[in-house]
Amino acid sequence: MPQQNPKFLEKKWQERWANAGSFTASQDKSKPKYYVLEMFPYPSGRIHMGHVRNYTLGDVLARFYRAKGYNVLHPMGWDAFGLPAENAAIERGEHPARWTKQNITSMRNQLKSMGLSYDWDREFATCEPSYYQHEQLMFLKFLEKGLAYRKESWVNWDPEENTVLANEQVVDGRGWRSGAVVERRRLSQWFLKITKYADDLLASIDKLDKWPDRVRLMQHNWIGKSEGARVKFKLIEPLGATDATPRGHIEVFTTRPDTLFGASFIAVAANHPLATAFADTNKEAANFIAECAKLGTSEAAVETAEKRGFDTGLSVEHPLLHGKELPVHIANFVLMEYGTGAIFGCPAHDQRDLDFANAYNLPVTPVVLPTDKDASNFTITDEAYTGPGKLINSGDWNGLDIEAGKQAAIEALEAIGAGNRETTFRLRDWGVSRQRYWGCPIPIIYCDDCGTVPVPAADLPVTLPEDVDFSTPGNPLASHPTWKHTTCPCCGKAAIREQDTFDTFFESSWYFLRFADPKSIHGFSRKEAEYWMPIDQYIGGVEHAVLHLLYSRFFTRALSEVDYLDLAEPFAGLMTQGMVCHQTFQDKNGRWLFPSEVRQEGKSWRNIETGDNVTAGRIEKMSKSKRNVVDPEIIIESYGADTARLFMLSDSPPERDMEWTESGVEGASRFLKRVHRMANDSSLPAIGTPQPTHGDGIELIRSAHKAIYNLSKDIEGFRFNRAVAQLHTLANAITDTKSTSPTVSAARRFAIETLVQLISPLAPHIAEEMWEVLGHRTMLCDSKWPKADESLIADNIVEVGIQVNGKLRDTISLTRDCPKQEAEDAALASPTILRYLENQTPKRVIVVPNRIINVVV
RNA sequence: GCGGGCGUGGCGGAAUUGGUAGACGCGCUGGUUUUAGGUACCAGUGGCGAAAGUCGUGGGGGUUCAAGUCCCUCCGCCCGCACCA
Repeated sequence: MPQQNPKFLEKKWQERWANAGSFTASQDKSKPKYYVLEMFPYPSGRIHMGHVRNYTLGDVLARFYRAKGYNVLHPMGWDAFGLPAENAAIERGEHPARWTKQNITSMRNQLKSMGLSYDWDREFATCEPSYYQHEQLMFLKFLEKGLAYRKESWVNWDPEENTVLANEQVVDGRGWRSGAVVERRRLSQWFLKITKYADDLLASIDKLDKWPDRVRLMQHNWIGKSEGARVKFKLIEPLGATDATPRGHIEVFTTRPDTLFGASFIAVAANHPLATAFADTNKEAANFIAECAKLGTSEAAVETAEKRGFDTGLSVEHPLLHGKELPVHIANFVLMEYGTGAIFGCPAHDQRDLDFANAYNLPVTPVVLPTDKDASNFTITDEAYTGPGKLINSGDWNGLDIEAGKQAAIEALEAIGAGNRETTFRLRDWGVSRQRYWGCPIPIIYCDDCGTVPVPAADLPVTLPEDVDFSTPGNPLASHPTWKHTTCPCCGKAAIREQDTFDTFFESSWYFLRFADPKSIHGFSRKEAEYWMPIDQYIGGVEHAVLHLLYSRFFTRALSEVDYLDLAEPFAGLMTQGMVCHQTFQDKNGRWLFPSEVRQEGKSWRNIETGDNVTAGRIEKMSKSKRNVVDPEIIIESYGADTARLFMLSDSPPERDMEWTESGVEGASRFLKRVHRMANDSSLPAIGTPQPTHGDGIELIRSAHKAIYNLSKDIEGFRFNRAVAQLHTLANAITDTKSTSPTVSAARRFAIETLVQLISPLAPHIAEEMWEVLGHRTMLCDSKWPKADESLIADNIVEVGIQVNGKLRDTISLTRDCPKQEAEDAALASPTILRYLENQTPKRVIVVPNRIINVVV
């Protein structure tokens, strides 16, 4: 038997597929379509195991549905704008465009070596003007519709990346990528009006039934809808008021207007305008505010416990209780970013308010009585009551439940003009301006006379200048000597270009539409987009659960509003894959070692070079910093892509983390070699030998049909690990069938051909090779998925367990679906069972057909 | 703190949704082939027990003829969100 070199064999089939255009999506729109998409990569230069897992998962589906007769769209491209290119330019003096292009070339080669069934004709990189010009036009259309606007606002400034971050990109007060502590700055920024769709984005989550629940929950929380009321509290002018004394109203947002009678104070955020104004004339307050700002977000965890405040001495009128005054405090637990930046404190029914009230000796009046408590002796001390109940101490509202109380409160406030119903969202508009070079230019011109002027559509694209200098810090577009100078499209006078570029999430918010029609001069045509969309199965990391997925959901809505298409949800199905993990290794100095640097000896590990003992640590997500990485290229080089793919799918279900192990790779490799030997069995009957319908090969035929049935179901349900198990089971059945009679041999050929077909979505190269070895002249990737004969799947004889009082005592063989009485009689005739019965008469016999018989005595 | 998930052999994981726990693989043990190692092949492999048996799905309790699966409770791990008014 020829020893096949996977490298040679895989290249051979990759070339044949490419030459035949096997994976080009068809123009035949009569077939049902299946659009499977993996999140496209940033072209960092090299693929990692996370990519291998991601793209293998997608490729199995693409190949499976293609064989099932679907018109499959399975494209790949490059999310090519972003910071690493600029960093490379700064560090190595290489131009971002050149660097990115080189990376794309090498990563494309790596991906091609995996044998992924992409329609490479649709490939594009988002840094090409032919791509980003369309998003410039989209932006202009958004602008016309009021979906994009510019405003001055506080922004999150990443001092390391010298740019603005969206709220979503700030994690624990630090930049999501740089890890630098984020500063607050006030800048003019472009925003996209994602909040316009907040309600729809939230409500539609319910319809995304093919999304993981946790992602749906994360988006739900992120949008953070709360319904309640805005309440106005009138400030009381104190004696001795000066011009600097704050006047007017404090507006408060509350989700619990029903507890208004329990209000005992007002608290405003440290950066609330009222607090700022007050601090102008009050040094103590200014100190307190400064202290609040210092605590900031970073140490929030430590500071959570303590509620602190500053009594301004000001007070407000209670809108419903005449004569009742509430003191106004500045408090460290009130956030300017949420609601109105001010609250009314109802200590009895909010733990934070209670902690604060207890610390500053403010009154605590319960206004909600739990149903099992008595109003006369119900008090609140350390624990706020937030459960259901009836209102008390609340005038006309007494006796109402909470919901009715809220309605009554809102009506009462509206009647006297002291408040109104209001819904707030945690979701903020999406700030898209970035002070970077390597991004899509924002097509805007600033003219002294005409103001902010959109670049006319005919002048698009606004392209990046190529001669840029990265030696001065800040945005190279701003420091470029000529690029920003232009003329105003309205008046023709000298004007200045917008120098910010878009957040790179802009590109990834519509790339899936471009794939539907990548050569379109309009970005994409409605016809193609509406045929292919929505994406049937989207696959990627859970780290994009909120940002990318939410922005994309917004984009399809916004694009629909400006008439690009008519679609709300871009991703019908979503799968979030788990991480690829590996054991970590450290030498005695604590230095991390690559797995390739260590060798196992018995139970211990040694450094291959030095022979020193190595500590094997936790199994963790592969990361460069801990060096617990395995380079896919080396795996593919030594074992082949089929082995890498098969192992990726073998053990862990896709959504769970998996551990990459040498022995696992070996196992996958061994299995493929074993199957390959089967196909090379020279004693197999000729191609075209009909599959036997009876006789001594029938069991093997049944095994093959069971495998077709089970594996197909497993792939449809993303249970790839079980699908691999089905392959093993069929291979074992083939091995266990020893007879060489003509019928068995014919059955063996059928079983092996079936096995080859079933392997093909998972390990496609070797499957093609075996298919050819078996005598086929057409490629396996063009053949139809085998169909299971369901009449052959169910066994005629079933093994049924017999229990006595719920404990298994014996098993017997029965004909499938035999009458219950027959099963019962057979069970009671079993000598083993009789022994357990000890001459007692069974009280009851429960027969679950084809499964179990339980004798109760 | 709130919300969600998970806990099954030495390991990764199965279990038709309440019906024979441990499919399949890794590892391990023994054997065959081989000068030997590796490969390949055969057999075995949840614990205890010579066996008959018996125990066993994080701990405890419950419902049921029957519980890995449902309910209560406790423990442990992981993830998300967080002074969200």
